[in-house]
Amino acid sequence: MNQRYGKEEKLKQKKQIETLFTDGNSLGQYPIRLFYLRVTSENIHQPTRTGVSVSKRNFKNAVDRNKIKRLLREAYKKNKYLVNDLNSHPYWLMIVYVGKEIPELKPLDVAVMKAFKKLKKIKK
RNA sequence: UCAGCAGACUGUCUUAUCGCCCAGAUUUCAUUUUUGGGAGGAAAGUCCGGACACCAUAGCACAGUAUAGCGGGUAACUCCCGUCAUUCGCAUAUGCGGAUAGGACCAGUGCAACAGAAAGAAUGUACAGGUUAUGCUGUAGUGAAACCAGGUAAACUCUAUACGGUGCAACGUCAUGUAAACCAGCGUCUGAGGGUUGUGCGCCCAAUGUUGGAGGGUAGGCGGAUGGAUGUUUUUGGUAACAAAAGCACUAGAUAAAUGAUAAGGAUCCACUUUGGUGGAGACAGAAUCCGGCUUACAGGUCUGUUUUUUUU
Repeated sequence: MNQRYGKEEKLKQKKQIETLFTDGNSLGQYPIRLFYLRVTSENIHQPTRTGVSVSKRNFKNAVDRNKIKRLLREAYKKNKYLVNDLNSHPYWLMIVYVGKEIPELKPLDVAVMKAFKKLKKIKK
């Protein structure tokens, strides 16, 4: 199973992120919230891009935010197979952590999996 | 031997699997394979000082702000070192450790508790001297200080020294589409109005013609950008901070932002214990242009100094 998460699979450009937040939809699966957007035809040859985010309001220290983002990436890596075969159409995704406490990997893993399954159901 | 305080150093290790960022090598149509490197003592707060970059809206004068024993170090500093004075604590013959907004009040202005008649455009009371008498002189009394006297400048002020502003989202450069709104030189006219750091001077902008160049804003790529006031060892100079010379080393460069996750084991500490083990804990905190400081946070461990308690001599 491919569990790589390289540069070309990260959502990086500011413009793309703004578009995702303004035009995209979202679904909640506590303690995360998933923003998603079906990409337009001009970007159809690119892979699915995913970003992670943690609010500065809930976690003041940069160390904690980094920790959570790393855990989110780890959870994404394990569950990415669920979104990669999504009608073979690329998506832009943003996983936002909305919890108030530093999580463990396992519940986060489950949450991401459930969120991706929900997404899959919606698309069908 | 126990505990406290101060300072310095350190601040979990190994293996396996799955991954991330950078650089090199290899190979290919894409790419693959492989080697090496990958957070801190504070990376933090952004409080000082620089390097670097741009801007006459940048200059000059006044104003303003900062610093303040003396000597030295440094690229520079509100930093560091030495030393003097004052002062606090411990000792008390010498000493040890800490603190100090420690220049100037015979340039001027102001302020001053209590006591005292009076702290100054004042001259009381008592006594004595002197005088025709008053003015005058001395003494007493209050107080730190009573006349051509002092104290106070975290009071104005004066003196000396320094200080333009904005910050790498600086700035340079590449290139796609849009559009003629751009920039530079020269000529002509108006010099009204606007801009600037508080004020004045100065400076800049603004109209039009012409010549030349390609330029501007937005998003993106690249440079800036990591080899440097670098680290370390030795020698020399110096009380020291530090400097010089020689040798060796290369030590993160991301950009919605890498340095991680899982499993097993070993040290360390804590609790329980059937002495076999079992369970738990590891602080403060994450580079963002780069350096020198300061300040603040910090579990545990090591070392040094100092004080106290207990035991033995």
